[in-house]
Amino acid sequence: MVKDVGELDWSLLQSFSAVVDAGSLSGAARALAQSQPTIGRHIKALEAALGVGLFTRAPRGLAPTSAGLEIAEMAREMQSAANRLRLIADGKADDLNGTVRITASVVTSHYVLPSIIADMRQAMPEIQIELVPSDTTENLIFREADIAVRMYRPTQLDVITKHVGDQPTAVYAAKSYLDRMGRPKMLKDATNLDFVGFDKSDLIIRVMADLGIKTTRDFFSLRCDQQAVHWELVRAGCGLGGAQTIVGDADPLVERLLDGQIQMQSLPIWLTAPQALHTNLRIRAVWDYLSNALAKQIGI
Amino acid sequence: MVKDVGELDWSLLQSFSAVVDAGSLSGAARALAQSQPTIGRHIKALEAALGVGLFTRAPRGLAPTSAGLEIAEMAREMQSAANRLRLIADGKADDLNGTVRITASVVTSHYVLPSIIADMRQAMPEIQIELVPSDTTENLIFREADIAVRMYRPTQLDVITKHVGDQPTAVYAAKSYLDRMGRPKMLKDATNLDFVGFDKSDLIIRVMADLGIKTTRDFFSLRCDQQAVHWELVRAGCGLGGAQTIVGDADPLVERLLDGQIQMQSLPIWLTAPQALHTNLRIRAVWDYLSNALAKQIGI
DNA sequence: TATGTGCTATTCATAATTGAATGGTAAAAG
DNA sequence: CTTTTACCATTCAATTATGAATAGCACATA
Repeated sequence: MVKDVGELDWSLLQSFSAVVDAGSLSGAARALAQSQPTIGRHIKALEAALGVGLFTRAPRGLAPTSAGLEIAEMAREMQSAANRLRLIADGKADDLNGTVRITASVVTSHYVLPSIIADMRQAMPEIQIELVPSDTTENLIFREADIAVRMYRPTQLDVITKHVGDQPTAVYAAKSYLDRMGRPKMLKDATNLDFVGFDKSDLIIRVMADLGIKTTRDFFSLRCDQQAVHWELVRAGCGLGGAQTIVGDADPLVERLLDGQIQMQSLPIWLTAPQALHTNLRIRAVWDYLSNALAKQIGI
Repeated sequence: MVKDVGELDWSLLQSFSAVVDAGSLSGAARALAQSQPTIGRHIKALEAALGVGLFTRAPRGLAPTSAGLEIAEMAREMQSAANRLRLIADGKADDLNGTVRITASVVTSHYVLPSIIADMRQAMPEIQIELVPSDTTENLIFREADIAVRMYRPTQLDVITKHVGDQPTAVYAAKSYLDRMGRPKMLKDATNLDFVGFDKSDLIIRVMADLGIKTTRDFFSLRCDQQAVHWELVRAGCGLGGAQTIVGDADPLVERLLDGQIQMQSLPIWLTAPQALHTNLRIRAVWDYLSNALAKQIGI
């Protein structure tokens, strides 16, 4: 767009930055919602404008030359500044219309948030919601999400956080399993039953050790680290498993076991969002709604 | 160019940055070699994408809103990074074809450099030269010029400098003036003649005080601060004036006076260029040529 | 070996962007 | 007061940029 009389066209630099990050024209095109030939042309135009080869073409993408690597530092700075600019501007937007991106763990996204979001959409139909289930930590500053619902205290800088409360956890099993195997009255009776465990995670092993029951990974004949699927295995009658009470108590297929016999640790619920966005009306509205709805579910 | 699915189009940000700097759509359009309606559309698109008013329209241009001012910081950072990127890339360019921008004082640009540049263009015709006469200090990092010829030691950071040598100065007057008024043999005789002085600058007053002649601004019945015009006044026969010997001795209209009677201070010649550009073949070639030609002129 | 995947490069039609031209407003100058 | 200057906003034709489609290459898999 900018003619070549001294000033570099920043859209060429944007494409350069995306190619450096993605390592290929196709990857950059996907990231920028553009086409591969367009990105290829931008890189070619930039190389011509600068008079330097920035990449070597390879079958699996583009590898930056040493010049390209050196220049990538500046491009990264531009990207960082652009991200911050967007963040600040979004904090000042005064329009309720638009999208808010919420991220939460897969379990929470699957079992907790849908009913809350359905109600919220009815209450605020002008706000669109994008739900990003993820068990990894999203980077809020890069706007991978606007609001995160987390079971641990957030530690990222420049974010605001709110501790909504603590949700209890308990042991559950499917009614069908208990009908078949019997219902344990005491904790020691339960150790003869099947437990659904985790594969790599030692969380349940540690919890049971705290209860005086020493187990190893082989004690759990069925193991799955993915928590939502772990819960589906319990619901299907594969054995006993732990879950948040707001999930388990709401499920008609399962029963809660051993109340009073074991004291499970609670899980905290935290909300977090980039500080700069807290003045954004839209995100503020979703934040408040989520906070109230989650508090209500855990009985606060 | 980038569709509005999360990633801001940097060409919009580039236009925003130019408008903030120039204070108007028209000014920004001139700076970016674009048209005013295009820049206006970019600002409008950016305001729509961000959902924030960035400027208030005024008869004399655009005034940034408080949001616009805050966002301008990031745009400034992007511009700074883009400038550095360009500088580094240009330092790596390996093409002799292209433009080199030289800046020097108006006097040097007028009387010294033309013959040098004519020879250089013959020696290296693939290199285009842009000469920027200026008595103010250009910012080399922003590529307002590639090479500066200066009469003082450059102090800007991240530049390389070379002291070519010192050029003597002397007192001159037009032959026509001397034919009419006589030729002074001694310094005290000269004080009865006309001197062309400076208006605001006290340079000549200080030089003469050093020679034991106390003068005030009113001693000079004709005054002009612009050095090239000052020299034209001398050449036209308005009176005596000081000049660099490489200018004065080359001029058939004037004579050099009072040699041996007064010892004028020399003026240094320095070359300077951004450090990052010193690997650029084109700029390196022009630097070397200038250095040699100027040294030859002052007898080194 | 054949097939599938992921990539780059190129062509051509379409879509989007751009700029010349025009009109209007406000402020400065004569 | 009139004229000039500098600005923004809008329209419409021209220009430029884009993307779908295709071909080719390298690598991995069955």
